[in-house]
Amino acid sequence: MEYNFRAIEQKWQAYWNARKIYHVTENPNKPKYYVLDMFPYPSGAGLHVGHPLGYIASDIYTRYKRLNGFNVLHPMGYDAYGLPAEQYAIQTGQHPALTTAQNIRRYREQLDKIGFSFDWEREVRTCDPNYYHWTQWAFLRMFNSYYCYQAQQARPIEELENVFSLQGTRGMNVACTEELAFTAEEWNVKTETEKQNILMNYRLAYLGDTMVNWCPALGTVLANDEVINGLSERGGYPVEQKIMRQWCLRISAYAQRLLDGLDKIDWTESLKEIQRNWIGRSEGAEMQFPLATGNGKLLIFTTRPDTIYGVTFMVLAPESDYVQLTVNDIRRTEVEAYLETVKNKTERERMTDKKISGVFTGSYAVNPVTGQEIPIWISDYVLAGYGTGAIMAVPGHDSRDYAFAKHFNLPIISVIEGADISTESFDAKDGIMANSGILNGLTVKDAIAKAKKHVEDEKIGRIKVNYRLRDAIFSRQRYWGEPFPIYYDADGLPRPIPFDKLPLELPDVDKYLPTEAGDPPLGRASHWAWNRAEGKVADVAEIDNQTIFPLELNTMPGFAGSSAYYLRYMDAHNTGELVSPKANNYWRSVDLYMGGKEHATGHLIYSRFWNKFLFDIEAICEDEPFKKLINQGMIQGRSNFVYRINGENTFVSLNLKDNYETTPLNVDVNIVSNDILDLDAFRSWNPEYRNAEFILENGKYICGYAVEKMSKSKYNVVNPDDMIEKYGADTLRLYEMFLGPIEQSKPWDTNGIDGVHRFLKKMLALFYTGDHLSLTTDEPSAAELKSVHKLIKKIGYDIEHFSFNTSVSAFMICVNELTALKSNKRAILEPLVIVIAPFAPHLAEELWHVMGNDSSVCDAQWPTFNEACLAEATVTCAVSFNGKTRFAIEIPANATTAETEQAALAHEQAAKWLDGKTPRKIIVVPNKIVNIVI
RNA sequence: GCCCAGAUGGCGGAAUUGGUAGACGCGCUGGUCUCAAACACCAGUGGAUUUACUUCCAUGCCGGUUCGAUUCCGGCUCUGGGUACCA
Repeated sequence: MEYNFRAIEQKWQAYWNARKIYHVTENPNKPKYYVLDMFPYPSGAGLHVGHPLGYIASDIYTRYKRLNGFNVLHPMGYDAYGLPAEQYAIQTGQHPALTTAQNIRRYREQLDKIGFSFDWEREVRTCDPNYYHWTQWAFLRMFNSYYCYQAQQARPIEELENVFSLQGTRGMNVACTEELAFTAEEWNVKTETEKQNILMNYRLAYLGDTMVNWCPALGTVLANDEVINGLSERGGYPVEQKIMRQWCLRISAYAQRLLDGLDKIDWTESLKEIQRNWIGRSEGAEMQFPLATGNGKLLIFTTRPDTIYGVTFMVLAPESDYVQLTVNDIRRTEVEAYLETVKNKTERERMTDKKISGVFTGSYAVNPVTGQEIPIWISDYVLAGYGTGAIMAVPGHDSRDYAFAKHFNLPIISVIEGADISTESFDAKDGIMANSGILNGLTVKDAIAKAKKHVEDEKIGRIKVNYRLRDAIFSRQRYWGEPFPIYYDADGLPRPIPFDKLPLELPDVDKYLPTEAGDPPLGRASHWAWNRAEGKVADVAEIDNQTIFPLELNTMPGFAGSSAYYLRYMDAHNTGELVSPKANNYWRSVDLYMGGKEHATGHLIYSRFWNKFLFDIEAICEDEPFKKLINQGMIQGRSNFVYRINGENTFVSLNLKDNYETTPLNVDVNIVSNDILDLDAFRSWNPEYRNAEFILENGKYICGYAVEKMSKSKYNVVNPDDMIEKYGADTLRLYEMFLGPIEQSKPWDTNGIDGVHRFLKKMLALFYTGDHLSLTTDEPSAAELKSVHKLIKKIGYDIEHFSFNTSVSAFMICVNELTALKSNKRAILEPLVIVIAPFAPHLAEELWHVMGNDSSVCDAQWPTFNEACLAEATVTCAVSFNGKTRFAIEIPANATTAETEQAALAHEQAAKWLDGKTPRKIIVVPNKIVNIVI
């Protein structure tokens, strides 16, 4: 029987579609399970063979869970807003919506061919107004909220206004940009504008002047996770630091909860570690250093209050507000010159340039513990954005301070006994304190505790926890994103669009570039003002400061739309709310999330934050969005090279290339098989090589190879469509899983795919003799039962443990055994079909129907295995004890003669070696005793 | 620099967590089929040693615990990832 995978796959895909077999609804009688993939950004290049890896794994898990009686939600959609479509629009003038729709169509075609069990009726697209309605809604809810540290949750902003009018800021413990202090009386006499500006200091979505990553080439600001080594993640353009007025999300308010939540979720340790580091909790003390002259004081943060006696100077960040407070008139020229040079450095220059620089302010501060006067310096090694933007420098025990002190000849003293600081600082947190007044004789650990207490007792500061996590910058000066539902009133104050007027739809523009005035592209939209009286979008030309007001021109960043999409799938068509309580209470949260590790500090943090906020406002019922998370590894490309002799059109085979002066050239991997080049295909691949000559080894041209990123320019892209055309989707699915552990990154190598393809053919062959169905209802033999029960147990165990590669191996072994046994019994083949259905659903469905079933194999019942069938026929050789009998070796009834002899041998040996001792275990291997455990 | 993960044949990788190391697949070698090739099927395939039975050596390196270590502990060396003047 021929394996006609094309016909089989088309037939059953049509069957599944027609019957909507993958559509799910809430069913209280069945346990739910939610399996989610990270939805793709539909790029113009389409899918390559690496993209579906995670989707295949999650699809297998989905199908497995379904066969085990779960009601599984397994949706898919598109992260449709993004820079590439907009960059393309700038070049071609084509509307990004059009490009995006085209790309989505292509993605869908490719995905459909692989045979996924997605419920497409729940599809979402982030650029769809019915979808971003809820992105805008969530933003407004954040705008209307502040964060209360006391209650550990977000609360309505009206509550805060209320408190201000009754008691001012007294006793407040809330998240804010800047600590403010005022009384109720002071608040009550403030103007509306003043009040609004103060409230902005507390809103969870706020407009603030912050240091941003500005990328001139992209014409937009970027979030911290979108900047890698001082270059933009997209395109690799330089990024500068500058202060801009931007929308921000007060994610820092959730730092502690984001950290604590990690202990409650089942993610890999390495991923949790990345998030922990990104959040960057550090415990320490905030201390006040009064200025030697005047009544000013500097606030600093330190994790080493124990080294207070070793402080010999202070350093301010160049951008710090303290600079103006401390700079001395005599030093002003030098200081300003220094600030200017720092300002002109890009982020990247500041990072790569490790040269020590700084300037003395001319002022002194007083050490609050020793009373000593110490100089105040400015240097760019201190960051404005962390702590208070100022530090106490302890050169003896901090390597950065040490380098600075050496460079500027500042005193360095040791406060830890026996620490050698002649050539470098002693940074370690161990040793006994010395030269440290009240701390002398204590260990560093005890000294930290005592110093903290002293700081609190003497009221020179307070114990403080600092986080590295910064608020997320939420504005982008771009077109292709969600518009902010915000307009600016006559006083220039940002005001929310009423909830019932959402969604605020993205307008068309004539060009996707900033305006002449430097406004973002939305500045070009003629209908982009707000008619407050009528509650709708109006024409910019009509703005009269009475009823028609300008709308916000920025758009939201990529992570806005991806932060809550998993909730929308639960109730994708609801026009009245993000998700109904009914749907949310049933599906709750994602049980298994499959996706790339590269989102660890971006999407996966934002989503958790967004989810916790929605939880706080009681829009949803779970505090964490993703219970379990698996990171599939990346599939890299495996490039092939040919070696061209310099200046000639002659190519040398790999192992002979060292005899010549050659240049390696990437060659299309699709014309190379097992590293052997197809010479004719090579000649016709590129006209330049039409007359190419070759120097062969053993009559073959062997190519070199390297593992690189899969990309067009390296000619190493393998398209899933081509694989499906040649081998079928089931083979592709099986092979992608067989490649290696799901979490590991590995290169794609098409060699080897025949290996798994063969086993699908072999499986099909079990059902037929020639072209005739040969299925029988005979009683299976013990060997057959053992083979198939072993498989049921193994595949079940492996899927639960996400070990898909070993599942495939187990399947192959079983098929081989059954082939050898010429097994054609229904009782054997039926469970085989069911357990392979998650991996190769098309062939399984075909065989399921061949066996005479009317229903879909997707609705089958996962078979149970029988331990009795798995009993080993070899010597199990248990040793038992009961007082007098020192040991006995038990042999199963069905042991062969050889095995019996072997057991006797073991018995004899054991008797000799034991000599009265009690053995714990005897390990017997064929023909010899390996070990006796005493 | 700091944090995390990993290192097993020619290659991808197994080893149900302390008990026959190298499952399964690729590749390679030999054979069957074929005029021939491809496909398919059968056999072999870590290294050394031996005619053979056998024996010895092998899980990055050095040491330790154990009757027994790829697995546990200590110290190195590489490789990959995260982060980076975070005070």
